[in-house]
Amino acid sequence: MNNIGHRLKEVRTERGLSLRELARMASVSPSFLSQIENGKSQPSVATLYSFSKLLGVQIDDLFGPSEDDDIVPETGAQAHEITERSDFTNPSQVWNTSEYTNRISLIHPDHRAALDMAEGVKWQRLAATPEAGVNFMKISYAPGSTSTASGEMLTHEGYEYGYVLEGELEVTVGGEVFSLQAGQSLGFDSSIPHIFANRGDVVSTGIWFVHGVCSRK
Amino acid sequence: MNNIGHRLKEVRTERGLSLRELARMASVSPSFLSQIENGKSQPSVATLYSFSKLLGVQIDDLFGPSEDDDIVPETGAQAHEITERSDFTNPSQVWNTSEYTNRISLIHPDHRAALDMAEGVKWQRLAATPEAGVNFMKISYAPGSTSTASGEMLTHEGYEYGYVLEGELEVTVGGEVFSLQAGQSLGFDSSIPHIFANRGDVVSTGIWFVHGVCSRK
DNA sequence: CACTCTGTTCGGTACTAGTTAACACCCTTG
DNA sequence: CAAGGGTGTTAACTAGTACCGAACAGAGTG
Repeated sequence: MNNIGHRLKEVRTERGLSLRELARMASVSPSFLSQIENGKSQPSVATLYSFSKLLGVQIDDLFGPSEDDDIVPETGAQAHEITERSDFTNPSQVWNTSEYTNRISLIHPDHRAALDMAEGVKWQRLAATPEAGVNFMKISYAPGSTSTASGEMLTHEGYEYGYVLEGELEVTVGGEVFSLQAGQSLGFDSSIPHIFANRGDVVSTGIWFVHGVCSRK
Repeated sequence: MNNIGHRLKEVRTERGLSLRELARMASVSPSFLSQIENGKSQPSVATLYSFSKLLGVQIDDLFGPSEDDDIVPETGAQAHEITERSDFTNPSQVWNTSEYTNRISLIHPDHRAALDMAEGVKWQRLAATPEAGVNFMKISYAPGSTSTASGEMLTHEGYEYGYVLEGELEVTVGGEVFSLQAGQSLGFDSSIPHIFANRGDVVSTGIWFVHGVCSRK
């Protein structure tokens, strides 16, 4: 956090300015500027702002090199599927009553239970817990596929959360249409009519979480 | 110059965060945040920095009027993080009750609220819904990091579900230790003492879903 | 030598960042 | 209805620090 002083000195010398010069421009005392640069004191936002303007630098640039993490394409994890289709109204009940041996469910990609929900639409269960009305799954939409074959919107109790892994997924919730890219996420009240579609030309996958009425403790 | 408070409020509400929530994340008092937003006080650089990270906004964006629009063509998604740590007992309450403008929350990778939970451990919220005790997030464990600095196991009500995106994550639940690779997933009762650690030498990320006792409706 | 530039350090003070109240308001719940 | 959650706002106070002036050590000049 003191690198702000370090960065400040760096930029100042880059500009060929002396400490006193910059201090005068910013109307602070040279001593104070020195203290700042050496991490012995911290400027107020106002003086920091002055510095950034005087040096022609983004304030954020004074906080040191910004490091960011993120997202690596995910290597495809394939799974075995059970090709089965079911009529359902509430997705949170699809796998519901799972027999669980212990209170921990750990599933390898090769051993996920799977469902074909519609043409090109697959659901793979990611965990089986004793919780009722809760589903944690990986979904996959082939290009051109839609969550309901008929194209009608679905409504059910509970909430739904999603994170797009790859591809693009068009989400229609209520009146609104969003296009989710990899890395984007959403959450919404499932009682709002909704439907998903893959309008792109590559398969779209995501991590989805659906839970219905919360089963009381 | 007080527009910094104005902008702050603007961005905060955009993110669907309540004043108290943001205050808690930045570990300042709600009253102080209110004073800042109303131009009656000014934050220190440190707290300003926290805000910018928590809200996923450039510090400079907090000064001027919001003139910028979507940057983000295709450059891969990066997320902003914070430098903040919070005491918590139940992870499902960290971001809890957010004031939500509509019933749909859609979040871009660049705009995720984030928390540093422990050394090298980051949580990024993936959706803000009115649901209490529900958290949908992306977690990231730096090599060598552990979910609790002290190394003690956590216990809280509710259930927890996870999917590993990249890297390797060692999961200890109850007496058992598992090593999750990319693509593997799990679910378990959070009342079982648990702890996570990244024993590998690359960062480990995953999609996590934690919900406490399901409340209401 | 005196003079001028560089940046640094030591005390001190005036100010303010941040706190803990208590406040008013709106919703739900019982 | 009151009780209890949520929301944001304000007042009074204090501990800390942002910032100053002065006095410092060098390094060039001439």
